[in-house]
Amino acid sequence: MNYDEPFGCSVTVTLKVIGGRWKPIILFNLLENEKCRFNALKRMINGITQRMLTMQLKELVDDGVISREVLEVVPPHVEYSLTEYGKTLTPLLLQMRDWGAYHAQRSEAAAAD
Amino acid sequence: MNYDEPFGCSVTVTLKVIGGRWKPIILFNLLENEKCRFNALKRMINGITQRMLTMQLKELVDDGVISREVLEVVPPHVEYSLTEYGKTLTPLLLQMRDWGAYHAQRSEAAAAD
DNA sequence: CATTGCAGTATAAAAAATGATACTACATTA
DNA sequence: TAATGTAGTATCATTTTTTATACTGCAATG
Repeated sequence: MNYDEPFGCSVTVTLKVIGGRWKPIILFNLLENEKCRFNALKRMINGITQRMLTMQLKELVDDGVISREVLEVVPPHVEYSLTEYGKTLTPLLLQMRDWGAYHAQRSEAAAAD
Repeated sequence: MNYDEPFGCSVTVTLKVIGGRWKPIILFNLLENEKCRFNALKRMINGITQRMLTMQLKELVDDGVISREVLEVVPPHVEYSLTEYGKTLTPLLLQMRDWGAYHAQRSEAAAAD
């Protein structure tokens, strides 16, 4: 998501933060699991590569919606979780999930003709 | 948006329909203006090319969220509008706009240090 | 002693999204 | 008669996103 909003469209701002193929899924897992370590997320999110997970997590951290805590053990553990700010996305994420479920159901029904 | 949802994530389904750089803006204009003709949309949406507008409109029509009506005059007029189904996106679009506005304000405040 | 798990990085390539430009046919306007 | 507006299409180029693959160092496990 590298686009600057054409005329200050707030929707586009939102997409810049949580748009893209993986971010919503990452945020969802953090919504459901509170804290997740890197490899735990990788296992949960089917098909994501390490590189993509790393990149998306970094962007989410930079945007302040998730936090990254390093536990100083050997080997190091890293825990990701939603920040308080990130939690303001909860209703939006739930609504996106609900509309998606609604749409998927409708598409399925249409395909059953 | 060409990705199939990794594990049936509903949020990803939603992104498939309304994700991308232009779709939310197109939908917003149709939310605010009821009916829009092709060139009217092009003028409203700063920076979009004819090609992108054509493509995004076609996808939105295919997904059933907007309708395309051709008025048989010369030269032909084409009117786009949200379908009843598309209107079910209204609360989601408004929430995306609201969170984006909230986030933009926060970013601005942070930049003012 | 070899493998596995930890949390990544580096490099290169492929795929997808987006953009730029020119073009269509017809009718009205200047 | 030339320019403008209608709603696009066609072709090519560029940018962005995503993937694939190999690699790091350290510790515990088998």
